[in-house]
Amino acid sequence: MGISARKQREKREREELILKEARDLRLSKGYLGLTMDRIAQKTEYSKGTIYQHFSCKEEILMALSIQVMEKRCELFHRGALFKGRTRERIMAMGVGDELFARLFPDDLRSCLMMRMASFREKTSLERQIRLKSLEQRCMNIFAGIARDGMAQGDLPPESNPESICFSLWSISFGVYTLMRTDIPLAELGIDDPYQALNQSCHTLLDGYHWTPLLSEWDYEKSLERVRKEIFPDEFARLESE
Amino acid sequence: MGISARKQREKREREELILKEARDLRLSKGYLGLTMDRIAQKTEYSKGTIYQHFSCKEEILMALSIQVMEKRCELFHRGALFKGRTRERIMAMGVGDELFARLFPDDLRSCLMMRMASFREKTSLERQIRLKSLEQRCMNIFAGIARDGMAQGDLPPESNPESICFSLWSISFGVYTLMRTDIPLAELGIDDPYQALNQSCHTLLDGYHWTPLLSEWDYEKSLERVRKEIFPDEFARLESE
DNA sequence: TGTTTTTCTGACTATTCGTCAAAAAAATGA
DNA sequence: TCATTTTTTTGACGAATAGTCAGAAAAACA
Repeated sequence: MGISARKQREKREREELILKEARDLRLSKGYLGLTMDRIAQKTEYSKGTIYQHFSCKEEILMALSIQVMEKRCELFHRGALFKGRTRERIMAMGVGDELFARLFPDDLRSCLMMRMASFREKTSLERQIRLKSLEQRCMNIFAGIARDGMAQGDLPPESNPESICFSLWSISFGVYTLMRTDIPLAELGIDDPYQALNQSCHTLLDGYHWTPLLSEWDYEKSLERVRKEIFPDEFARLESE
Repeated sequence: MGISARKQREKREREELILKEARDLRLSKGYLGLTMDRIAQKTEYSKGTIYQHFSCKEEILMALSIQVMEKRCELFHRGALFKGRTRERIMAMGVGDELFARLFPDDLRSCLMMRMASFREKTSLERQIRLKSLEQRCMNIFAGIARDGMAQGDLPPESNPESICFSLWSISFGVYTLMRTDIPLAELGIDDPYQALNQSCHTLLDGYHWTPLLSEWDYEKSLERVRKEIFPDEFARLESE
């Protein structure tokens, strides 16, 4: 018993080492510089051993995407736990997402690849399902708050929680992706894309009549509370950089 | 003279043939199935000849992205020419973009790759600049209408044209990209992402106080006019599919 | 300590990118 | 027309990388 437990643990640890080195390599050499030989060299295992864990390069990238989504999901989840009005909780989730985007910009970038069918198709069904369910989970946290909002009268009864989620999700995804492209946003007159995103989200929420409206509430104060109560460590880390 | 003119024409034609076959291959076999040998075979030229036109695979994909952006830009441009209120003109541009997304879904998908630094970096500076300037042109058409809007009093004088553009651009980009992923939007409660996008854009525009507001104008009627006056062929084509 | 089972290895094959010397074709000119 | 020069095309080749697998090494077992 003890032996197989140890072996399982060792396997898990090795898997994590592989992912860690792969992540570093992707960071320093980019996707095209990430090769199986290099991963083998860095982990000090042979290529065969790497292939026992991951059937192809795409599988490794998929595993990295899953790690990213897990971390993101966790920040979302913590944001959703904020004690306050439903719209404040949505904002807290947004803050979590922004923190993630600021702290791990390159990880978000690497996920983009898995949006392309050609790459995703090479990965195991198991991981595909895992990633999809994580995305679904994020959406559900969101939609849950929207439903709370309707129950508490913060949202009109005829609202459609899913389409509210979808628009916020789309605009965040769009902003974070465009930001990472080398289009010079500053030259186009966008000095602070995070600020622009934040404002757009408030505009959308006002448009959906999610109360209290921006004009009726001090969301700066809410932001302060979110920082202190929910993400103290992340904010500290961000500021120390 | 005649000879070198003919040769130049032949070169251009060959280049177009290569791009056409590359596009077909990408469509049928995906990015990973698009190889230089296959392109050579399909075009009935040798690999060396292909390499005289394009220094690498990424260069071909970049050239395809540029073609896509040119086509998109043209639809934008036509939309902007709509005779009407400034907000109607913005809507007409949105209609153009939706038409493009519906008519050429796979081309939009292929552009995603060029968002990734790792790929873009392998392409010639010349094409990089060309693509960037096309994106810039799209933004300028947009921002120009926003400035018209301010001049005509349709937008408050303190508006920021660039941030309005950026939010619309981000949400469109986000929706079109997420749509092409195999996340089952229908299961998440999004039956019609185009409709959702359209509504979100109106919400944003209302939020920016771009008059006439959605409630003050019959935009359905405007849409009808845009169809008839600006994009008759594209709509016919869409309906015949 | 010998046997069995599991794990690991890196040489090997296959694929694809990108190059380039030589062949073919086209242009030139007497 | 045909020999010479210039341009274009070709596909065999070298290099890099993905992915495999028979045998070596290590671990577990008895």
